Amino acid sequence: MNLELTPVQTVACCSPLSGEPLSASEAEGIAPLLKALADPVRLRLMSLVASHEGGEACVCDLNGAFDLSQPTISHHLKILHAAGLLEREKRGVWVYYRARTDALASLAALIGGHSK
Amino acid sequence: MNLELTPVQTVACCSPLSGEPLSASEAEGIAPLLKALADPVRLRLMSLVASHEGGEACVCDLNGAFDLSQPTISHHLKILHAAGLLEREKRGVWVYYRARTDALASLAALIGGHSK
DNA sequence: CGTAAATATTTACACTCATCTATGTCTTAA
DNA sequence: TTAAGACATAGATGAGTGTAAATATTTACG
Repeated sequence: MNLELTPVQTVACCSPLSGEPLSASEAEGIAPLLKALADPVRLRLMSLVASHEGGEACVCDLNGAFDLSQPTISHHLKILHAAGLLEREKRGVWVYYRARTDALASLAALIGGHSK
Repeated sequence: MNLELTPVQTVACCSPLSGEPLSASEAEGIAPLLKALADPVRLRLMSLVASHEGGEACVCDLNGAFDLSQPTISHHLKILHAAGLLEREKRGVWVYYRARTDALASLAALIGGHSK
């Protein structure tokens, strides 16, 4: 049994910023999610994946969109995956990433939500 | 005449992540906003200010909530203010901060919004 | 098997950042 | 004018981060 919270559970834990003050541990759970998003390359990666047809994109689709080395893109994808913002599925030689829209929605509710 | 975009305008520029792919310059405009939020202390500061009675809080209210030095809190408040997430107003000896709920709402719409 | 292609890992490095201590500025009051 | 309190700035330091080069891993296909 796993006592760790998934990132989605972590961010779904709390009332919005404008509601109750966040506890220290809640904030420490949520900050890594925002940190993962808080990079121009990773923002574009999320956007490219989320808006790609079929809701998914393989790394080969993503590498070309940046003026960065392939390992660097791979590194950013790993961070987004570790944060729970991207799902990873290997099909043959290719790896497909899919956006966790539920995690994004929870995060959005936390940031912009109104207390009832 | 000022050609710089305010942070709120910056984040209000774009369709949500799941809509059109973000351009490089859009992503570079938005990432600093997320970066400002992507710290446990700053998340709690935003939450404390936003949920404080009257929608504002003075630094004296905030310092006590953390086990950090006063200059460190001041530093974080400066970052949030520079990002456009907090308004600053000096009244007498005290400085009051107020959350830019419009900026938070725009950010939330960008992250979690659906492309109609 | 051997080769090529797609993606990940490792290592190294420059750079940024969170924090502290010390000090400065500004405001109010005595 | 002096003193005290609230908040900001400056400088220093140790930890973290984005990037590239080199290398490894995995899969498909002759």
